[in-house]
Amino acid sequence: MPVLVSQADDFPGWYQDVIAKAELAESGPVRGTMVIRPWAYAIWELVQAEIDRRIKAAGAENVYFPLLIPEGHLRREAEHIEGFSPELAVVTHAGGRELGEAAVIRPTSETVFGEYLARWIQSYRDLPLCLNQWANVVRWELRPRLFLRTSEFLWQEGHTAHATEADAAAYARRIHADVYGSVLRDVLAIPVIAGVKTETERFAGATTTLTCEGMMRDGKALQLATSHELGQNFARAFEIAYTDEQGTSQLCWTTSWGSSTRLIGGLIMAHGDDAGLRLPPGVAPVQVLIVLVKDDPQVREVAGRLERELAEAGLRVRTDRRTDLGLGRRLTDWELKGVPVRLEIGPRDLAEGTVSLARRDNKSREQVKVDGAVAAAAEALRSAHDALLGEANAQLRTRMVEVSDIAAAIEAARTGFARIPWAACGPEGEQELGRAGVSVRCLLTPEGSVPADAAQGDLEAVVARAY
RNA sequence: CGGGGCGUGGCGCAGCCUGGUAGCGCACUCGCUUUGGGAGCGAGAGGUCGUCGGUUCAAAUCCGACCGCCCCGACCA
Repeated sequence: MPVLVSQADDFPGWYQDVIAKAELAESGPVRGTMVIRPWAYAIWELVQAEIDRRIKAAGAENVYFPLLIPEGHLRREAEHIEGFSPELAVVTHAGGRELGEAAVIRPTSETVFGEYLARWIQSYRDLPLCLNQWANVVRWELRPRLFLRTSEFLWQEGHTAHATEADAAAYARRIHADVYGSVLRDVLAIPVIAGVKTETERFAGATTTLTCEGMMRDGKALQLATSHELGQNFARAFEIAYTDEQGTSQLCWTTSWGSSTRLIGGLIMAHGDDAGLRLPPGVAPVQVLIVLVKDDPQVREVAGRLERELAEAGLRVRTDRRTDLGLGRRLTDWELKGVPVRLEIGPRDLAEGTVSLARRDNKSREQVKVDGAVAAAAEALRSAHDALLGEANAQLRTRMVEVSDIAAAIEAARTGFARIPWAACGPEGEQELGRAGVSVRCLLTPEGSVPADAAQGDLEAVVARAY
C-alpha cells in the first residue's frame, strides 16, 4: 500500500521524490496536526458533499457552534469528561492575560449542543431536533498517525434530540445505515461490518455505539464512522427537556454521530496499491483524464471535443497538455493520484480512428473508437467502482474466519478478522485479546445484522488488530 | 512515561569507528539532443554538518550537556 502505510522506502530511489510530491498531507507545525494538500482536499470535498446530501435527506440541518468550550461545561457529564480529559488542549490565556475560567478546544461538541438543545426545545412539537456541524476538533493524541489519528481533524458531528428512546435509536440507526453505510459502500467502495461496540469500546457517555468497521488491505481494521445512542445521559446533564401532550415535563433522548478526515486514510488503505492511490470514481476530483501524447493539431482538436462531451455528460474531466514533459512521467503522476480513467490520444491512435482507454483499478488498456470514447469512459467508471468494491468485498470474505476460542481468534487476527461467539469471549476474553494487540471491533447478531444493544444474548464478536 | 533509532543543501542518504578544509542520488537552473511508460549529455546554483561547551595545531568525526524528530507500547474519529 502506498503513501500512508509503506511510505517511500518500498520504492526504488528514482521514485522517492515523486512520492514526496504526491504525498497527500504532511504533519503541521504543531505535533500531530496536518496540512492537507489540494489533491487530498479535493477528495475530502467530494466525500463531504456525499455525506452532507444524505444527512439533509435524513432531515438534519447544518449549524455552527464555537470552537472554545468553557471548561466547566465539559464537566457536566461525568463519564464524558472522564473519557476525554487526557487529550484536551486547554486555552488559559487570551487578550494578553490569564482567563478566569480556562477554555477547552472542542474535542467534540456534545456539551455545546447540549446547552443549545436545552434552550431551543420547549415542546414535543420541537422534536425531533436534528442538527449537524462541519468543524475541526482537537484531541491531543499520544501517538498521531496521518489521516487516521491526527491531533486536529476535520469532521461532521450530528446531534439530535427525540421524544422517545425508540425514536432516538431509530434515528441513530438510520444515520448509521443510510449516511455512513451508504457513503462507504456506494461512494468510497469500502464494504463495512456494521455492529455495536462493547462496553469498553463505547463512546464516553453513550449507552450504545454503532460502528462501521472497514478492513484495510493489510487485514487490519479501521473504525470509519460511529453513531451513538446517548440515552438520557446528556439530556439529564444539560436539562434537555420538553413538555409532552399531557403537559408534563419529560427528558429528551439524544444521539450523536460523526465521520472525519479519517475516511481519506481509509480510502487510501482500502484501495491503494504499489503504484499509488486508486480512487473510486465517486470521489475522484478528476474522473477522466485526457492525455495528449503528442502536440499535434488533430490531437488537440479531438481532445478538445472529447473534453467538452465528457463534461456535458456530467463527468469531472481534465486534460494533460504538458507535452514538453515525458509521457511516462505524466502517466505515473496521474496513476499515483489515482485518476480512475485515462483517455490517451496520439497521432498513432487517431490514424486508426481510436484513442487508448486506460483504467487505473486493473491497469487495463484498450483501444476505443473516438466516437464511442465518451460512452466507453462512462462505462469504465461504472465498472471501476464495482471492481474496487468487489475486490474489497472478496478480501473481507476471504480474511474473515469463524473461530470458537480466544487463541484461535488471536491467530486469525494476524491476517484478518475473526468471528467468535461473544459467550466464548466476554469482557475477560476482551482483555486477553487486548494483551495480544487485538480488539473486539464490534458485536453482531448471529445473522450478521446490527444488534439492538451490546447486552443482548447470543451475539457474535468480530475481532481484529486495528489502526 | 517505558523500549529502540535518528538529526549533514529542498527531499532521501553516505562520511563518524581510525579527526586533516564535505560527498552521492533525486529535485532545481541553463544549453543541446530527446519526447507512444518516470530521457541523455554538458555546464551550474545551493550546506554556520540540531544547539552550546570541552579536548586538539586541526572536529561532521572524539567527550559532555541540552534541544528536536521518528518508530514500537499505554489513550483514541
